[in-house]
Amino acid sequence: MPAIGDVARLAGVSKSTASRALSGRGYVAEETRLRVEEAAQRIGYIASPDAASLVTGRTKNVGVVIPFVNRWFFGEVLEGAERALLSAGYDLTLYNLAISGPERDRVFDFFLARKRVDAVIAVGVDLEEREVDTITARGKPILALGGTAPGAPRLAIDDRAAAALATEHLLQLGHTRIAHLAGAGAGSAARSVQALRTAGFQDRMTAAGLEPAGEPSGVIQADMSLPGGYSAGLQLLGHPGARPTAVFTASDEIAFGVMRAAERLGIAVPSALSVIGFDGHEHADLFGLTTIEQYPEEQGRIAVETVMEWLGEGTGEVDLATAGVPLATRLIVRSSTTAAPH
Amino acid sequence: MPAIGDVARLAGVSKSTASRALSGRGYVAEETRLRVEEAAQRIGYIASPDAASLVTGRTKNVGVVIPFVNRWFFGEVLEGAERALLSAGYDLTLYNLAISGPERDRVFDFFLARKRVDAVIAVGVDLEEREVDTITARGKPILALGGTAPGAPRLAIDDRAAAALATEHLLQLGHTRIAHLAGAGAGSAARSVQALRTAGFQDRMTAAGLEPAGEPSGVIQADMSLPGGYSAGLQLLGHPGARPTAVFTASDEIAFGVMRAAERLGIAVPSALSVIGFDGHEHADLFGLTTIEQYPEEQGRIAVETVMEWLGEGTGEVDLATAGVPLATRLIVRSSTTAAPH
DNA sequence: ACCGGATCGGGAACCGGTTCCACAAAATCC
DNA sequence: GGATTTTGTGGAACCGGTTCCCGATCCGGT
Repeated sequence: MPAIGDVARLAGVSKSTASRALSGRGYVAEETRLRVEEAAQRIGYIASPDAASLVTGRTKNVGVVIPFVNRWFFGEVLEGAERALLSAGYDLTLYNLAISGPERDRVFDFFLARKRVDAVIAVGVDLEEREVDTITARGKPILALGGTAPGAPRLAIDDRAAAALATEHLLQLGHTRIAHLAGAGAGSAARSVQALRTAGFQDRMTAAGLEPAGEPSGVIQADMSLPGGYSAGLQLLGHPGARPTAVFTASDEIAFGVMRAAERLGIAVPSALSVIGFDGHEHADLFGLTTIEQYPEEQGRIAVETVMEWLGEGTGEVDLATAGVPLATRLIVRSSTTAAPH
Repeated sequence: MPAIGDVARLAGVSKSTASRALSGRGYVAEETRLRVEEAAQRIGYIASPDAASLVTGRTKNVGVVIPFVNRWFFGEVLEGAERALLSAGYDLTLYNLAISGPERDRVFDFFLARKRVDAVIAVGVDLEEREVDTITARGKPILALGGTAPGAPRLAIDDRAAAALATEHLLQLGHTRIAHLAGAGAGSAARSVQALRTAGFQDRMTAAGLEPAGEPSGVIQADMSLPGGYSAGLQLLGHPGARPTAVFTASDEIAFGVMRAAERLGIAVPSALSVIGFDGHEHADLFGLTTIEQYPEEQGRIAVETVMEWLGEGTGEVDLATAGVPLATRLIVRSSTTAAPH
């Protein structure tokens, strides 16, 4: 493996000049630079990033912490972040984080605390203060995308307002018996995404003087997946009590599950049941699902750009995270919602 | 940031002893080891992996090259690999690789060629010889999981036999008009996964003296996704010509799309159309899809274990990649296939 | 009592870059 | 035309670990 010393020798210059020539920092005569570059090319020299980060303290590597890879939303974020990092010349180190447990501690105390990443992007996780501190104490910035991280900048859609909008859509169609399938899991945290969506739903229901409708309950926790929506949907729609005429689900995947459950129970969508989802899943169009769209791939890209800005690698755009501007969402009306039957 | 020298000073030993004590290599008196460890603990010392890899040449980092994150199969592989690497104390650096183009070259020539990874796992990609060489020339092992990599060890299911088994299942049910929705894309390579599955289908059809059935063609290329299967399904099933009574699809996602297309066209599954998929998608059970199961998460884990073995970190298990044993598959019969109508 | 090997610890070189500093030559200024 | 400033280059220190080599102890065996 050729080292920079070999390049220097071949080009007839010193190590320091070779370093300057290749990194572009400091004064180097154009002619010298070319000679060094040619020498590097000739012997197939590739700089060791380890050696460089050892002295500069920069690794050109960003850690991405994510609870699932195989949920549509998270996969999109990951792809968006990866693309953006790659084009900035950065590596992406993936940490697939369990909700909690010893592996989670290990990620924070061992993996992330080392000097291997310049920054951390935490996607859809609710971090504890201690966890945030572990990172920031080492001088590394951390950005929360979606989830919460006490004391760290956060980039997110306005979940509460978006959920309210979805609910409003159903209300305006004349529905009065409306159920909500909330996302289960870490949703215990009061400021979590799940809790905010449920709160937005409640806001509008209360404002309309309505109670969530459905048996055994008008608000049911469901796993954020298609099977999760299916089984919760069976409970809700299969109950012999008075059925809701509309459902607002915390994710499109849950919505697909509900639609499948409705189909199995012979309940027509939308004539007997309106369904509105949340996310803008790539299959929503195909299944005619009305939904609140968000743009996770773009969110991944924006998160990376924000972090690059912090690291001084930015293009000089606005810092959305500290500006506190919520990310984009849009109500997309399709064929799964219609006026309430009378 | 405390360095190992600080730990050594506090413990009253030399740098070298501190290093030995913390890494566990070489002779260190138990009492000394404890003193050093306690000192490290006290000042919150965390070793710099960069410094260590600089001298040892080991990075404890594996690169995973993957074409999609958001396809079920790949997401599962990624999760499996991540978990396995984490528990081995390794980092996973993700390279989301485009099919081809300048970014792809950049990944190989710049990102992977540097000394940042100890090994590369390429998932579901068909690598060119030049690309494999770039990696191996730097002394780094590369493992192909699924896809092909000329000259590199490969870990894969027997796609051809599995596809033949799926076809055989339909034949045994009495079907004679059978179509195949093949995976499109990189499938041009003769030994690619897509090509092998199609070949397995053809094998059995030929053996049974049958031609692939359907208009405009009995073998149609489809994007490996639900929308891809949907639109290919519409073409195949919507054609006024004689319809096939069974379809074998190259992936479960395509199969879901076909089922959706059949539903839209009023074609009952399985009474008017049997569908068999491929993969063992997590939703297959819910939709009653007969399929050839494979176990991508486990495959990711096995790939990691194989690589660990090569890196001398293994647990001493069998080296499946060089042994050439195909990975596990299983035919799971559900309600989407039934006897041919007569 | 003597010897050989196992055990323990320190000094120093080294991994492969970057950067500070010194110095010289060339360009710019008044 | 001398004083500055800018430009270009080399030497050497340094980042934070690991490891080689060497000397010192300690142990059991004879």
